[in-house]
Amino acid sequence: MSTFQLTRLDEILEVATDLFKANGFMGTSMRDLAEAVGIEAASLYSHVDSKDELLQNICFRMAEKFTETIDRFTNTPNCSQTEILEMLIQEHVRIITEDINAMAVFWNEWKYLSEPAHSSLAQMQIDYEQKFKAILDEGVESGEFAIADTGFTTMSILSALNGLQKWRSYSMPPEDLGCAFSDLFIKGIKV
Amino acid sequence: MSTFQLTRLDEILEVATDLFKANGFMGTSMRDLAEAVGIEAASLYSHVDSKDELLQNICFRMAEKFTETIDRFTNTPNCSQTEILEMLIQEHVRIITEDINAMAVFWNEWKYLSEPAHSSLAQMQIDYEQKFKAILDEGVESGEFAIADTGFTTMSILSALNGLQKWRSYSMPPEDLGCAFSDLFIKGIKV
DNA sequence: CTTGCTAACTAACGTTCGTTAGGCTAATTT
DNA sequence: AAATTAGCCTAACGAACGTTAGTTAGCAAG
Repeated sequence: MSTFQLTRLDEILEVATDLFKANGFMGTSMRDLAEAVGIEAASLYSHVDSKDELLQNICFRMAEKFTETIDRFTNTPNCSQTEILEMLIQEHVRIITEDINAMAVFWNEWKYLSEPAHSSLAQMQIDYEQKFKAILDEGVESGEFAIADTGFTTMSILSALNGLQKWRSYSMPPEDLGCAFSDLFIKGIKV
Repeated sequence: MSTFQLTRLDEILEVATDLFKANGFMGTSMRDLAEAVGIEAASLYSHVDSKDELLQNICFRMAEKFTETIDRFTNTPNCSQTEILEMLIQEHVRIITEDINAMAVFWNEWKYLSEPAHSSLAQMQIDYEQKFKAILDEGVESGEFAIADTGFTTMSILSALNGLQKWRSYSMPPEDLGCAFSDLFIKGIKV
């Protein structure tokens, strides 16, 4: 049975994620990674074809989570756009907080990917933003939202959420962050 | 007269900023930089002591702008906290959009600074966030703001603003972005 | 008992890295 | 006219880089 013996590769990926977050992809050498895993640098190539492949693995895993989620919330019946936006924000935050290190690597290091991975991720990001904006647009059309510029609001919300990966600490349990974000954006600050 | 002859160093700093943004600090070699400037790598050391010094210059210039601004808005008399927050957000955005490349380098690459520059910048960032939060706290005390968690709201607003450096395009003139941000956060989305 | 596989090793490859040393040239200063 | 300086050059240093080649030890299956 080989149902469980991916352990070493998984360990390498996990350690790589930590190092890439702490020191950056370019600032982490295969020798750094090998030492952290406890083997020699050359031995890494028994499990991975290249350094780039490690980054691809980390980034695509994250990107696919976001893609799956936005597709799940696009064209959801029997829900107000307010409810959809609330749920989407909370899911987005959940994905981030569930694996904050992988998110940090994905968000800050994906630009170092080689082609065609780089272009592929760029397109996934554009698609995500476009579908997010479409939800806001529908909310404006249905009269639920008062948004002058849905493109700007989309980018503002996503910037705030994705910025989570740089926060040094949270003032609340991670599972409450999504709700706090949706409250902030939907209600605003004013009393 | 030597009032104007910093030209070459300024050019190097400008080109370095562009390259560091595009390829990252670790992804940019002194040879890359030299080629972009049009000289040999070794010639850079007639103008700069080290690669690290270039990054320090870029990062501290930005950080000091933020520090000066937040200090200017702390303890401002004859203003409501709403007005102060509006002005602060707009100034913060102005600093970013005024030199978007330097902001991107500052925000994404400062972690590669050596000590003591790295610790110094870390402290400046903590101070900025703390003073920003104090403004929200005063707004809550004065009854202007309805904020359950000012720490969370501080980080959310700053994440959204600082995320600007990753936007691929703006749907409005850069000078209008500050106003759009303060409107969004103060009024919220809801109709 | 042998065969074959897995995961590790040592050694080394060619390249690139940040940086230094030392020299040349043209402009500026004395 | 002589001396100094600024700004660039070529050449090279030692270190680190990603990666490859070839080998070995341990273990499971035939």
